[in-house]
Amino acid sequence: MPRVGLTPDQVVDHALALLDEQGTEALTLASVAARAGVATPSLYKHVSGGLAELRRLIAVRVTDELADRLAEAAVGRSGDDAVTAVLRAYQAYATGHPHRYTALPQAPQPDEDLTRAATRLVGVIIAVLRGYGLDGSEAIHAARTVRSLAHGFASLSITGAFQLTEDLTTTHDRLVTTLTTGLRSWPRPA
Amino acid sequence: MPRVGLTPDQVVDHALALLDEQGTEALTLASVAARAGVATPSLYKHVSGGLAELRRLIAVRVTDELADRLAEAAVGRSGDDAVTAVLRAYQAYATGHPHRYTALPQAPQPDEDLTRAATRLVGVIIAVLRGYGLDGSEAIHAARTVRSLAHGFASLSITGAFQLTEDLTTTHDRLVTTLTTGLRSWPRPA
DNA sequence: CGGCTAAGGCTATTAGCCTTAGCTTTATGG
DNA sequence: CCATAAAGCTAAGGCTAATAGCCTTAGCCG
Repeated sequence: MPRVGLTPDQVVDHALALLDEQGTEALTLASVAARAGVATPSLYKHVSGGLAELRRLIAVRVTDELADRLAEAAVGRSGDDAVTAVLRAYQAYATGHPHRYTALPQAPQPDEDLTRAATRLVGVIIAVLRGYGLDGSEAIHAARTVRSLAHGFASLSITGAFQLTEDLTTTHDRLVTTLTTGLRSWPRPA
Repeated sequence: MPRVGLTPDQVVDHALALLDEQGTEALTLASVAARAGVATPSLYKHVSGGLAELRRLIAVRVTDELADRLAEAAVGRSGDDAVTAVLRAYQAYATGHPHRYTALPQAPQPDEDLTRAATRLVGVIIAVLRGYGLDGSEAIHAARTVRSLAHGFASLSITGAFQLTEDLTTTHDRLVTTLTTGLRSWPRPA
Protein backbone atom coordinates (compact mmCIF):
# COMPACT_ATOMS: atom_id res chain seq x y z
CA MET A 1 0.00 0.00 0.00
CA PRO A 2 2.19 2.81 -1.27
CA ARG A 3 1.36 6.03 0.44
CA VAL A 4 -0.33 8.44 -1.88
CA GLY A 5 0.48 11.53 0.10
CA LEU A 6 -2.94 13.13 -0.07
CA THR A 7 -3.81 16.51 1.42
CA PRO A 8 -7.21 18.08 2.05
CA ASP A 9 -6.57 20.49 -0.80
CA GLN A 10 -5.85 17.66 -3.19
CA VAL A 11 -9.03 15.91 -2.14
CA VAL A 12 -10.94 19.07 -3.01
CA ASP A 13 -9.07 19.23 -6.34
CA HIS A 14 -10.24 15.75 -7.24
CA ALA A 15 -13.74 16.53 -6.10
CA LEU A 16 -13.88 19.64 -8.28
CA ALA A 17 -12.61 17.71 -11.28
CA LEU A 18 -15.33 15.13 -10.80
CA LEU A 19 -17.89 17.86 -10.32
CA ASP A 20 -16.87 19.58 -13.54
CA GLU A 21 -16.84 16.40 -15.57
CA GLN A 22 -19.83 14.53 -14.27
CA GLY A 23 -22.01 16.85 -12.22
CA THR A 24 -23.29 16.97 -8.70
CA GLU A 25 -24.85 13.53 -8.68
CA ALA A 26 -21.51 11.88 -9.41
CA LEU A 27 -19.78 13.62 -6.53
CA THR A 28 -19.58 10.82 -3.97
CA LEU A 29 -16.87 9.90 -1.53
CA ALA A 30 -16.52 6.63 -3.39
CA SER A 31 -15.85 8.33 -6.72
CA VAL A 32 -13.47 10.86 -5.19
CA ALA A 33 -11.57 8.07 -3.47
CA ALA A 34 -11.35 6.07 -6.69
CA ARG A 35 -10.01 9.09 -8.52
CA ALA A 36 -7.45 9.73 -5.80
CA GLY A 37 -6.37 6.10 -5.93
CA VAL A 38 -7.44 5.36 -2.40
CA ALA A 39 -10.12 3.40 -0.55
CA THR A 40 -13.18 5.35 0.48
CA PRO A 41 -12.62 5.35 4.24
CA SER A 42 -9.11 6.70 3.76
CA LEU A 43 -10.60 10.02 2.80
CA TYR A 44 -11.70 10.50 6.38
CA LYS A 45 -8.04 10.89 7.31
CA HIS A 46 -7.98 14.14 5.37
CA VAL A 47 -11.59 15.27 5.45
CA SER A 48 -12.70 14.13 8.84
CA GLY A 49 -16.22 15.44 8.48
CA GLY A 50 -16.91 13.19 5.53
CA LEU A 51 -19.11 14.25 2.67
CA ALA A 52 -20.57 17.21 4.50
CA GLU A 53 -17.17 18.72 5.14
CA LEU A 54 -16.06 18.03 1.59
CA ARG A 55 -19.04 19.98 0.32
CA ARG A 56 -18.21 22.78 2.71
CA LEU A 57 -14.63 22.91 1.48
CA ILE A 58 -15.86 22.97 -2.10
CA ALA A 59 -18.17 25.88 -1.34
CA VAL A 60 -15.32 27.82 0.21
CA ARG A 61 -13.03 27.14 -2.72
CA VAL A 62 -15.64 28.10 -5.29
CA THR A 63 -16.65 31.24 -3.43
CA ASP A 64 -13.01 32.28 -3.32
CA GLU A 65 -12.61 31.62 -7.03
CA LEU A 66 -15.69 33.64 -7.82
CA ALA A 67 -14.55 36.50 -5.61
CA ASP A 68 -11.21 36.47 -7.45
CA ARG A 69 -12.91 36.78 -10.81
CA LEU A 70 -15.10 39.62 -9.64
CA ALA A 71 -12.14 41.45 -8.14
CA GLU A 72 -10.17 41.08 -11.37
CA ALA A 73 -13.08 42.38 -13.38
CA ALA A 74 -13.48 45.42 -11.16
CA VAL A 75 -9.89 46.57 -11.15
CA GLY A 76 -9.30 49.73 -13.13
CA ARG A 77 -12.99 50.42 -13.68
CA SER A 78 -15.61 52.43 -11.89
CA GLY A 79 -19.30 53.25 -12.01
CA ASP A 80 -21.48 51.61 -14.62
CA ASP A 81 -18.40 50.25 -16.28
CA ALA A 82 -17.35 48.40 -13.15
CA VAL A 83 -20.80 47.04 -12.40
CA THR A 84 -21.15 45.80 -15.96
CA ALA A 85 -17.77 44.09 -15.87
CA VAL A 86 -18.45 42.47 -12.51
CA LEU A 87 -21.83 41.14 -13.57
CA ARG A 88 -20.39 39.76 -16.80
CA ALA A 89 -17.58 38.09 -14.91
CA TYR A 90 -20.10 36.59 -12.52
CA GLN A 91 -22.18 35.18 -15.33
CA ALA A 92 -19.10 33.96 -17.19
CA TYR A 93 -17.93 32.04 -14.15
CA ALA A 94 -21.34 30.52 -13.58
CA THR A 95 -21.80 29.34 -17.15
CA GLY A 96 -18.18 28.30 -17.43
CA HIS A 97 -18.40 26.09 -14.36
CA PRO A 98 -22.07 25.33 -14.00
CA HIS A 99 -21.70 22.41 -11.62
CA ARG A 100 -19.35 24.30 -9.35
CA TYR A 101 -21.75 27.19 -9.23
CA THR A 102 -24.69 24.93 -8.50
CA ALA A 103 -22.73 23.31 -5.67
CA LEU A 104 -22.40 26.68 -3.97
CA PRO A 105 -25.53 27.20 -1.95
CA GLN A 106 -25.74 23.72 -0.44
CA ALA A 107 -23.53 24.66 2.49
CA PRO A 108 -26.08 24.83 5.28
CA GLN A 109 -24.57 25.92 8.55
CA PRO A 110 -22.67 29.19 8.79
CA ASP A 111 -19.02 28.28 8.61
CA GLU A 112 -16.15 30.56 9.46
CA ASP A 113 -14.12 30.03 6.29
CA LEU A 114 -17.18 30.28 4.10
CA THR A 115 -18.21 33.48 5.81
CA ARG A 116 -14.76 34.91 5.21
CA ALA A 117 -14.89 34.03 1.50
CA ALA A 118 -18.40 35.39 1.13
CA THR A 119 -17.41 38.57 2.90
CA ARG A 120 -14.61 39.06 0.42
CA LEU A 121 -17.03 38.60 -2.45
CA VAL A 122 -19.45 41.10 -0.97
CA GLY A 123 -16.52 43.44 -0.36
CA VAL A 124 -15.83 43.63 -4.07
CA ILE A 125 -19.41 44.65 -4.72
CA ILE A 126 -19.45 47.17 -1.91
CA ALA A 127 -16.26 48.69 -3.28
CA VAL A 128 -17.81 49.07 -6.73
CA LEU A 129 -20.86 50.72 -5.19
CA ARG A 130 -18.73 53.51 -3.78
CA GLY A 131 -18.58 54.76 -7.33
CA TYR A 132 -22.25 55.62 -6.91
CA GLY A 133 -21.69 57.39 -3.63
CA LEU A 134 -23.26 54.52 -1.72
CA ASP A 135 -22.07 53.41 1.68
CA GLY A 136 -23.50 52.31 5.00
CA SER A 137 -26.85 50.57 5.12
CA GLU A 138 -27.91 51.66 1.65
CA ALA A 139 -24.78 50.12 0.21
CA ILE A 140 -25.75 46.86 1.90
CA HIS A 141 -29.22 46.96 0.39
CA ALA A 142 -27.75 47.78 -2.99
CA ALA A 143 -25.18 44.99 -2.74
CA ARG A 144 -27.93 42.53 -1.92
CA THR A 145 -29.83 43.69 -4.97
CA VAL A 146 -26.73 43.18 -7.11
CA ARG A 147 -26.23 39.70 -5.75
CA SER A 148 -29.89 38.84 -6.23
CA LEU A 149 -29.79 39.80 -9.88
CA ALA A 150 -26.48 38.10 -10.55
CA HIS A 151 -27.38 34.91 -8.73
CA GLY A 152 -30.91 34.73 -10.02
CA PHE A 153 -29.91 35.07 -13.63
CA ALA A 154 -27.00 32.67 -13.24
CA SER A 155 -29.07 30.10 -11.43
CA LEU A 156 -31.99 30.24 -13.83
CA SER A 157 -29.86 30.19 -16.95
CA ILE A 158 -27.77 27.28 -15.70
CA THR A 159 -30.78 25.16 -14.87
CA GLY A 160 -32.31 25.88 -18.26
CA ALA A 161 -35.26 27.77 -16.87
CA PHE A 162 -35.19 30.23 -19.76
CA GLN A 163 -36.71 28.12 -22.46
CA LEU A 164 -37.59 30.54 -25.22
CA THR A 165 -35.28 31.32 -28.09
CA GLU A 166 -34.52 34.92 -27.24
CA ASP A 167 -30.81 35.61 -26.87
CA LEU A 168 -29.58 35.31 -23.31
CA THR A 169 -26.84 37.85 -23.86
CA THR A 170 -29.41 40.47 -24.74
CA THR A 171 -31.34 39.63 -21.61
CA HIS A 172 -28.19 40.07 -19.60
CA ASP A 173 -27.50 43.44 -21.18
CA ARG A 174 -31.00 44.62 -20.32
CA LEU A 175 -30.61 43.33 -16.80
CA VAL A 176 -27.34 45.17 -16.34
CA THR A 177 -28.86 48.37 -17.64
CA THR A 178 -31.76 48.00 -15.25
CA LEU A 179 -29.31 47.62 -12.41
CA THR A 180 -27.06 50.52 -13.31
CA THR A 181 -30.07 52.76 -13.79
CA GLY A 182 -31.36 51.75 -10.39
CA LEU A 183 -28.00 52.35 -8.75
CA ARG A 184 -27.71 55.83 -10.20
CA SER A 185 -31.05 56.81 -8.74
CA TRP A 186 -30.63 54.90 -5.49
CA PRO A 187 -32.15 56.67 -2.47
CA ARG A 188 -29.54 58.59 -0.52
CA PRO A 189 -30.07 59.02 3.24
CA ALA A 190 -30.83 62.66 4.00
CA MET B 1 -52.99 -5.93 4.14
CA PRO B 2 -55.83 -3.45 4.06
CA ARG B 3 -55.71 -1.48 0.89
CA VAL B 4 -54.79 2.14 1.46
CA GLY B 5 -56.16 3.47 -1.81
CA LEU B 6 -53.26 5.69 -2.67
CA THR B 7 -53.10 7.97 -5.69
CA PRO B 8 -50.14 9.78 -7.23
CA ASP B 9 -51.54 13.06 -5.93
CA GLN B 10 -51.73 11.71 -2.40
CA VAL B 11 -48.15 10.52 -2.62
CA VAL B 12 -47.13 14.03 -3.56
CA ASP B 13 -49.22 15.38 -0.68
CA HIS B 14 -47.31 13.26 1.79
CA ALA B 15 -44.01 14.16 0.19
CA LEU B 16 -44.79 17.87 0.49
CA ALA B 17 -45.78 17.48 4.12
CA LEU B 18 -42.48 15.76 4.84
CA LEU B 19 -40.62 18.40 2.89
CA ASP B 20 -42.25 21.20 4.86
CA GLU B 21 -41.67 19.58 8.21
CA GLN B 22 -38.21 18.12 7.87
CA GLY B 23 -36.53 19.53 4.80
CA THR B 24 -35.06 18.15 1.62
CA GLU B 25 -32.73 15.66 3.29
CA ALA B 26 -35.61 13.87 4.93
CA LEU B 27 -37.50 13.43 1.69
CA THR B 28 -36.86 9.77 0.93
CA LEU B 29 -39.09 7.14 -0.55
CA ALA B 30 -38.79 5.27 2.72
CA SER B 31 -40.11 8.20 4.75
CA VAL B 32 -42.89 8.94 2.28
CA ALA B 33 -43.95 5.30 2.34
CA ALA B 34 -43.93 5.21 6.14
CA ARG B 35 -46.07 8.34 6.24
CA ALA B 36 -48.50 6.86 3.72
CA GLY B 37 -48.72 3.64 5.73
CA VAL B 38 -47.27 1.49 3.00
CA ALA B 39 -44.08 -0.45 2.28
CA THR B 40 -41.48 1.42 0.26
CA PRO B 41 -41.73 -0.60 -2.96
CA SER B 42 -45.47 -0.10 -3.07
CA LEU B 43 -44.92 3.51 -4.02
CA TYR B 44 -43.73 2.37 -7.42
CA LYS B 45 -47.30 1.34 -8.20
CA HIS B 46 -48.24 5.02 -8.18
CA VAL B 47 -45.00 6.76 -9.00
CA SER B 48 -43.43 4.37 -11.43
CA GLY B 49 -40.36 6.49 -11.98
CA GLY B 50 -39.33 6.29 -8.36
CA LEU B 51 -37.64 9.14 -6.57
CA ALA B 52 -36.81 11.04 -9.75
CA GLU B 53 -40.43 11.14 -10.82
CA LEU B 54 -41.58 12.08 -7.34
CA ARG B 55 -39.27 15.07 -7.42
CA ARG B 56 -40.56 15.99 -10.83
CA LEU B 57 -44.15 15.84 -9.60
CA ILE B 58 -43.23 17.99 -6.63
CA ALA B 59 -41.67 20.59 -8.91
CA VAL B 60 -44.80 20.69 -11.03
CA ARG B 61 -47.05 21.05 -8.01
CA VAL B 62 -44.94 23.79 -6.45
CA THR B 63 -44.62 25.70 -9.71
CA ASP B 64 -48.39 25.59 -10.08
CA GLU B 65 -48.88 26.81 -6.54
CA LEU B 66 -46.46 29.65 -7.06
CA ALA B 67 -48.12 30.62 -10.33
CA ASP B 68 -51.45 30.69 -8.51
CA ARG B 69 -50.15 33.06 -5.88
CA LEU B 70 -48.66 35.37 -8.47
CA ALA B 71 -51.86 35.39 -10.48
CA GLU B 72 -53.90 36.20 -7.38
CA ALA B 73 -51.55 39.03 -6.50
CA ALA B 74 -51.78 40.52 -9.98
CA VAL B 75 -55.53 40.57 -10.32
CA GLY B 76 -57.02 44.04 -10.17
CA ARG B 77 -53.67 45.80 -10.29
CA SER B 78 -51.50 47.23 -13.02
CA GLY B 79 -48.15 48.88 -13.60
CA ASP B 80 -45.81 49.38 -10.66
CA ASP B 81 -48.57 48.33 -8.32
CA ALA B 82 -48.92 44.96 -10.02
CA VAL B 83 -45.18 44.32 -10.21
CA THR B 84 -44.79 45.17 -6.55
CA ALA B 85 -47.61 42.87 -5.54
CA VAL B 86 -46.33 40.02 -7.66
CA LEU B 87 -42.80 40.27 -6.29
CA ARG B 88 -44.08 40.41 -2.74
CA ALA B 89 -46.24 37.38 -3.33
CA TYR B 90 -43.27 35.57 -4.80
CA GLN B 91 -41.10 36.31 -1.80
CA ALA B 92 -43.91 35.49 0.61
CA TYR B 93 -44.34 32.07 -0.95
CA ALA B 94 -40.62 31.36 -0.90
CA THR B 95 -40.14 32.32 2.73
CA GLY B 96 -43.41 30.69 3.73
CA HIS B 97 -42.42 27.37 2.19
CA PRO B 98 -38.65 27.47 2.02
CA HIS B 99 -38.13 23.77 1.47
CA ARG B 100 -40.72 23.61 -1.28
CA TYR B 101 -39.11 26.54 -3.00
CA THR B 102 -35.66 25.04 -2.68
CA ALA B 103 -36.94 21.78 -4.17
CA LEU B 104 -37.96 23.66 -7.31
CA PRO B 105 -34.92 23.94 -9.54
CA GLN B 106 -33.68 20.38 -9.24
CA ALA B 107 -35.85 19.13 -12.08
CA PRO B 108 -33.28 18.42 -14.77
CA GLN B 109 -34.83 17.16 -17.96
CA PRO B 110 -37.47 19.22 -19.70
CA ASP B 111 -40.80 17.75 -18.75
CA GLU B 112 -44.07 18.52 -20.43
CA ASP B 113 -46.10 19.17 -17.30
CA LEU B 114 -43.36 21.23 -15.75
CA THR B 115 -43.04 23.29 -18.90
CA ARG B 116 -46.76 23.92 -18.85
CA ALA B 117 -46.68 25.09 -15.24
CA ALA B 118 -43.65 27.28 -15.83
CA THR B 119 -45.27 28.77 -18.90
CA ARG B 120 -48.27 29.71 -16.82
CA LEU B 121 -46.03 31.40 -14.27
CA VAL B 122 -44.21 33.32 -16.98
CA GLY B 123 -47.57 34.20 -18.47
CA VAL B 124 -48.55 36.07 -15.33
CA ILE B 125 -45.40 38.14 -15.53
CA ILE B 126 -45.79 38.81 -19.22
CA ALA B 127 -49.34 39.96 -18.59
CA VAL B 128 -48.18 42.38 -15.93
CA LEU B 129 -45.55 43.75 -18.28
CA ARG B 130 -48.20 44.79 -20.76
CA GLY B 131 -48.93 47.60 -18.32
CA TYR B 132 -45.56 49.01 -19.37
CA GLY B 133 -46.29 48.67 -23.05
CA LEU B 134 -43.94 45.75 -23.36
CA ASP B 135 -44.57 42.81 -25.62
CA GLY B 136 -42.69 40.59 -28.04
CA SER B 137 -39.02 39.92 -27.48
CA GLU B 138 -38.50 42.83 -25.13
CA ALA B 139 -41.23 41.49 -22.90
CA ILE B 140 -39.37 38.19 -22.78
CA HIS B 141 -36.14 39.88 -21.76
CA ALA B 142 -38.00 41.92 -19.17
CA ALA B 143 -39.76 38.84 -17.80
CA ARG B 144 -36.43 37.08 -17.45
CA THR B 145 -35.12 40.05 -15.53
CA VAL B 146 -38.11 39.95 -13.24
CA ARG B 147 -37.65 36.26 -12.61
CA SER B 148 -33.93 36.69 -12.00
CA LEU B 149 -34.51 39.30 -9.35
CA ALA B 150 -37.34 37.41 -7.69
CA HIS B 151 -35.56 34.07 -7.71
CA GLY B 152 -32.19 35.46 -6.75
CA PHE B 153 -33.49 37.31 -3.73
CA ALA B 154 -35.68 34.40 -2.67
CA SER B 155 -32.90 31.88 -3.06
CA LEU B 156 -30.28 33.94 -1.27
CA SER B 157 -32.55 34.94 1.58
CA ILE B 158 -33.76 31.38 2.12
CA THR B 159 -30.26 29.96 2.28
CA GLY B 160 -29.19 32.63 4.71
CA ALA B 161 -26.72 34.24 2.36
CA PHE B 162 -27.61 37.71 3.62
CA GLN B 163 -25.80 37.73 6.90
CA LEU B 164 -25.74 41.33 8.00
CA THR B 165 -28.35 42.85 10.23
CA GLU B 166 -29.94 45.21 7.73
CA ASP B 167 -33.66 44.68 7.32
CA LEU B 168 -34.53 42.31 4.49
CA THR B 169 -37.86 43.99 3.88
CA THR B 170 -36.09 47.25 3.15
CA THR B 171 -33.79 45.47 0.72
CA HIS B 172 -36.80 44.02 -1.01
CA ASP B 173 -38.42 47.43 -1.29
CA ARG B 174 -35.28 48.86 -2.88
CA LEU B 175 -35.07 45.92 -5.23
CA VAL B 176 -38.67 46.39 -6.32
CA THR B 177 -38.10 50.08 -6.92
CA THR B 178 -35.04 49.31 -9.00
CA LEU B 179 -37.10 46.92 -11.07
CA THR B 180 -40.07 49.21 -11.62
CA THR B 181 -37.77 52.07 -12.54
CA GLY B 182 -36.03 49.84 -15.05
CA LEU B 183 -39.30 48.66 -16.54
CA ARG B 184 -40.57 52.20 -17.00
CA SER B 185 -37.47 53.10 -18.99
CA TRP B 186 -37.20 49.76 -20.80
CA PRO B 187 -35.98 50.10 -24.40
CA ARG B 188 -38.82 50.08 -26.88
CA PRO B 189 -38.16 48.66 -30.35
CA ALA B 190 -38.30 51.44 -32.90
C1' DC C 1 21.35 3.76 15.14
C1' DG C 2 17.05 2.12 17.60
C1' DG C 3 12.73 2.73 18.78
C1' DC C 4 8.54 5.29 19.45
C1' DT C 5 4.71 7.83 17.74
C1' DA C 6 1.62 9.71 14.62
C1' DA C 7 -0.22 9.72 10.20
C1' DG C 8 -2.02 7.46 6.24
C1' DG C 9 -3.34 3.59 4.31
C1' DC C 10 -6.30 -0.87 4.45
C1' DT C 11 -10.42 -4.42 5.18
C1' DA C 12 -14.59 -5.47 7.31
C1' DT C 13 -18.90 -4.11 8.93
C1' DT C 14 -23.19 -1.61 9.79
C1' DA C 15 -27.09 1.03 8.54
C1' DG C 16 -29.78 3.16 5.22
C1' DC C 17 -31.22 4.08 0.69
C1' DC C 18 -33.37 2.99 -4.13
C1' DT C 19 -34.87 -0.33 -7.20
C1' DT C 20 -36.43 -4.74 -9.35
C1' DA C 21 -38.66 -9.26 -9.23
C1' DG C 22 -42.13 -12.06 -8.11
C1' DC C 23 -45.94 -13.44 -5.09
C1' DT C 24 -50.55 -12.54 -2.84
C1' DT C 25 -54.55 -10.27 -1.99
C1' DT C 26 -58.17 -7.23 -2.90
C1' DA C 27 -61.60 -5.12 -5.62
C1' DT C 28 -64.25 -4.87 -9.63
C1' DG C 29 -66.73 -5.89 -13.90
C1' DG C 30 -68.78 -9.14 -16.80
C1' DC D 1 -69.49 -16.24 -9.33
C1' DC D 2 -65.26 -15.91 -11.37
C1' DA D 3 -61.47 -13.69 -13.91
C1' DT D 4 -58.43 -10.15 -14.13
C1' DA D 5 -56.07 -5.94 -13.08
C1' DA D 6 -54.60 -3.10 -9.54
C1' DA D 7 -52.37 -2.60 -5.18
C1' DG D 8 -50.24 -4.34 -1.69
C1' DC D 9 -46.42 -7.41 0.23
C1' DT D 10 -41.54 -9.78 1.10
C1' DA D 11 -37.07 -10.73 -0.52
C1' DA D 12 -32.96 -9.51 -2.51
C1' DG D 13 -29.29 -6.80 -4.93
C1' DG D 14 -26.45 -2.96 -5.32
C1' DC D 15 -25.31 1.42 -4.13
C1' DT D 16 -24.04 4.93 -0.56
C1' DA D 17 -21.78 6.97 3.91
C1' DA D 18 -19.70 6.07 8.01
C1' DT D 19 -17.30 3.62 11.96
C1' DA D 20 -13.99 0.33 14.00
C1' DG D 21 -9.85 -1.75 14.20
C1' DC D 22 -5.55 -3.24 12.13
C1' DC D 23 -1.07 -2.56 9.68
C1' DT D 24 2.63 -0.01 7.70
C1' DT D 25 5.14 3.83 6.71
C1' DA D 26 7.69 8.09 7.84
C1' DG D 27 9.96 10.82 10.70
C1' DC D 28 11.77 12.37 14.91
C1' DC D 29 14.33 11.99 19.26
C1' DG D 30 17.28 10.05 22.42
